[in-house]
Amino acid sequence: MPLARRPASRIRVIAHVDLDCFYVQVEQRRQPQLRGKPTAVIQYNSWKGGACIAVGYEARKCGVKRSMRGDAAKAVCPDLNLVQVPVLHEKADLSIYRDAGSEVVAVLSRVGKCERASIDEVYLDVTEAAKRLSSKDLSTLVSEEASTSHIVGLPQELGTKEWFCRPDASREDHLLACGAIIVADIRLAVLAETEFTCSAGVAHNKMLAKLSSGMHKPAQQTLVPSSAVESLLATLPISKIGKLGGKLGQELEGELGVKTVGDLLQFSEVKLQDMYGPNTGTWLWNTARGINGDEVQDRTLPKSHSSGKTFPGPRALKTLETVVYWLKELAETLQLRLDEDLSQNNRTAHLLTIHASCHIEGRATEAPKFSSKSRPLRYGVDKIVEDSRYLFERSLHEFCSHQSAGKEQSEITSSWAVTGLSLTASNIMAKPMVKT
DNA sequence: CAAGTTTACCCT
DNA sequence: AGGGTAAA
Repeated sequence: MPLARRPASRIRVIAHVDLDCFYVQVEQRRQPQLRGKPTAVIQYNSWKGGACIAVGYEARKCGVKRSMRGDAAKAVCPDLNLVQVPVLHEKADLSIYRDAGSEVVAVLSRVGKCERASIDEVYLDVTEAAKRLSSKDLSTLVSEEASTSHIVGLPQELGTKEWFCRPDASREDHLLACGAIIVADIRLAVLAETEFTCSAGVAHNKMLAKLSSGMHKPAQQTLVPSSAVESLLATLPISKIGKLGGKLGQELEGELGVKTVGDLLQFSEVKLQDMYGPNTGTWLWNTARGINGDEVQDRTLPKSHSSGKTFPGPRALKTLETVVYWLKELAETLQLRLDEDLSQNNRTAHLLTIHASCHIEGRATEAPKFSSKSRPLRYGVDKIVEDSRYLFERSLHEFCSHQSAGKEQSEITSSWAVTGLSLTASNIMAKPMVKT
């Protein structure tokens, strides 16, 4: 839960930019003959034709869904073009999508502070740019793209451009209009310079920006004026709000009967704090009112790199040799990314963490996670393998002896199977200049 | 037997 | 530091 800090009173203009079915767009740029055709991206997996991880809009129209197996997708949409995610070291390699996302961030960052929220989503704070625009005559500045913006709760007799330029607008609405013009223009720049379309939400905070970016897709943008917030939230299912899509949202429904964000309004801040803790309680109380003070963080680079793989069912790893083999594969890909981070951003990671999901004595269980001690990760693949192997053996041994006290050592070591492995490099810091 | 791979962040 | 949740 984000820190439930009191929101700053200062008016902000925040955009949430979401690349439309991003992996598909990346593949369509690489293979232009796929443009306009039903296309989905699948992760390499020979079992039932792989798993769809991104589905283009033409393919969605004929019923293809994310998380379908490739075979099932082909069945509902025989003309479907399936593109495989590249494979490196026997693993899905997402680097082309990551790099494509970086291209987009490079364009967006020209108009404001950027926070990379995921591989295909960016928060953008355009407050300063909007203020600069606000003293000008908007009527000549509303581009074609800006005038196609959707405005939540727009009175029917008013068009978007009229709403933007109306002389009696509040300062809040006027700044939002300025922000929307800026966002529309930068979205066109993204298209011109990267060939990618994106959708955006523009509002006074991150929560509302995120909520609105998905309202009109693809390649469109949506504004949320403050005046529209109350009725927008009144009937909105809580699961649509970030962080309420999971367990917390279920608890809210089960314990308070809350189905919509509006239903939350009846509970006092103290009551919500009482039930869900001071932080979450205040956050919920604010969320019900469309209030959110989270700042857009100035961060375009990731805080960690990880490389992992699952080994479902019969493919579970049963010997130390295979575990070490896969640790090496994971270490290779991790090292490539660490090298790239060093050469491009002058950063080095200082913590290595291994996570193994295991079956022990036939029962599914999570093995404990272990980390190396703040050792700078610049020793190369062999060192990463050596460290992670040591950590794995140590944690497995401790876990087994705890689980099966009294058993013979040989019995213990023959009864585990690894169903998932991942290596994470974190504590990434700028490397001090080397003296020459 | 089987959606997989990443990333971030809260709680204790 | 480690466990857990959530999201795309």
